Amino acid sequence: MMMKSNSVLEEKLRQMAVALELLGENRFRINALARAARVIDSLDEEVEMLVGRDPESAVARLTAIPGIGKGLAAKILEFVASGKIEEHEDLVSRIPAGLFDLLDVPGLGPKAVKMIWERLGIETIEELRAGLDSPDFAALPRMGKKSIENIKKALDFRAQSAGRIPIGKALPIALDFVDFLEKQPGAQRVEYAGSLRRGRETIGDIDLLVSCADPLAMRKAFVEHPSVTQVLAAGESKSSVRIAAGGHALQVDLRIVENRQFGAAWLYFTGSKEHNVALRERAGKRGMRLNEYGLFEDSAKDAREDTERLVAEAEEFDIYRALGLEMIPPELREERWPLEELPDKLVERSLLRADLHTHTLASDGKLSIEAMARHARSLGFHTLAVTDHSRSSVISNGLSIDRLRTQIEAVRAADAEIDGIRILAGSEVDILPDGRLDYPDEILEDLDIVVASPHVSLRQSSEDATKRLLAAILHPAVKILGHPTGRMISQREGLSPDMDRLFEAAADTGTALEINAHWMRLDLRDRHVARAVAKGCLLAINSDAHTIEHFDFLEFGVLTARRGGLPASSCINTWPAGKLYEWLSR
DNA sequence: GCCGTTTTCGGCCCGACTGTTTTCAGTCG
Repeated sequence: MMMKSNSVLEEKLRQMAVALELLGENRFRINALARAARVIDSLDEEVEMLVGRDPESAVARLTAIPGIGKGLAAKILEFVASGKIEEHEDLVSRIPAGLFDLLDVPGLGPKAVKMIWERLGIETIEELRAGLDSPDFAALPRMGKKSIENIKKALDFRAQSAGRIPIGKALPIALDFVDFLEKQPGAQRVEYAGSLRRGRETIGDIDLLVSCADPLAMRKAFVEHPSVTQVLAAGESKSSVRIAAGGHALQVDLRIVENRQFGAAWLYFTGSKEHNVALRERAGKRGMRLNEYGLFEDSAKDAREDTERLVAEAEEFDIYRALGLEMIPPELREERWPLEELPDKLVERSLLRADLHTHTLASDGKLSIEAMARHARSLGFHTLAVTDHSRSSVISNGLSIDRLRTQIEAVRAADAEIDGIRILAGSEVDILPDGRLDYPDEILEDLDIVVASPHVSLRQSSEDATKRLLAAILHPAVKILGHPTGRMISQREGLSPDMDRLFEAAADTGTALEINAHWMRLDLRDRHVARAVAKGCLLAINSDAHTIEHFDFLEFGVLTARRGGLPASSCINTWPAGKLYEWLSR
């Protein structure tokens, strides 16, 4: 069975939307297709499973998904049955493949791409670069010197930029900017927004929001920041720049607003786009209008100035309340979560009391058991599990059976020596490609905790991966399935097992599934978390720390967990010590 | 193509900025 059908389907729908855009088709049909693509992408169940479960009622289940109607349900069924969508094949055959790349160039939209394609026959990035200086190009309507210059710069930016960057790299850059802006004279409130605030695993650009006494000076300071390589826009309330930082080229947007409008602006600037649309539609139905300046009575003419008709603006909370909603955390402001029926009592970073997957000098960690434990204690944790690598992980200096026995003794000694935190003797045991574990059962029984993780053979088939991981979940010694798919963000896909079968088995055995908090992993990912929670699984949020700074990564794991709607009660790291030990010894 | 406490037809979120224009189209978020 093909387990990545959603991403394939999403791509096809997206291509259809783009193709129709280039062909100048109906705007709203294009939007509907683009929305459907996003909906499919954020679905937590593969469409094949969704359809296959009960083909009789498949259409009803598909049309129950917001944004999917009869027409798209039929296309999805066609896709599941044949792997293809006829209209997609037809559209793609009419559009040169390179045009999709051209549309990716910042500043080039469908109108411009269509024009240079039809008038000059330009179909690829290379042809665009070569054609930019020709007189024909400058003769196109609305194509002056400045526009051509901007396209050139956009092409250069595209060459340097790696696209979306991992959240772990974006956050420090954003925090540097926040710090910089806070230090400007007259600065009042500075926050980051966008997908960074929503905790997505990768970030396309950094969105910043400022209120201040002197907007002009603030804008000037921003566009003259040392890391800025190009100023894209510098208006009264909105500026955009490109920067080079930490080896990355990326875009940073700054919005300057009145302090009293901060909540409305932060809400708008945090998104997601789909969430904004949903809120604005809701406002409309209730006779109100929502924009980045506030929530207004619909009769307001100029929303920005019409303070008399203002309903709410100051804080996000006020706007949600005025719309008849609870405050929605940024992590849940995504298409996958409807405005009502949101999960409650989400896990929070401050509720974590234990880290159950860490490394020390014994394998590839940088610090001693004692140093790691003292730091964990300073974070308020009652428990730290030391889980160095097993013998097969040669590159990571995995422990032989003898070395593991020595390590267990060392953990016992450290635990006796250090008060205020319990140190568990554990191991991150490799799950071998055939599903066996990397140590014999006898020694596993001597450990307080076993985290079983896949590290090699990450390209095996879905069937083999499913068997492999199921075997680990069903093994009585295994308490946690570590980074279940082994994916590395934008580097390798990792395993693609039948997640539903894993979740059902894990719910049965009470084995916890890990959200590995390292920002290169975040595995399980958000949509898997939602599915696992729905199936009744326990989850763990672990740092996989190799040194004390890595405990900071727990925040990324928490963001991912919250995006998946994980309640604190299902996260074993929040449990009191007694409950956790009882679970470990069951 | 989707959708429905004004609905099964006629709408579809809202605003900022730029560049090339003489009043606005295109792009972006």
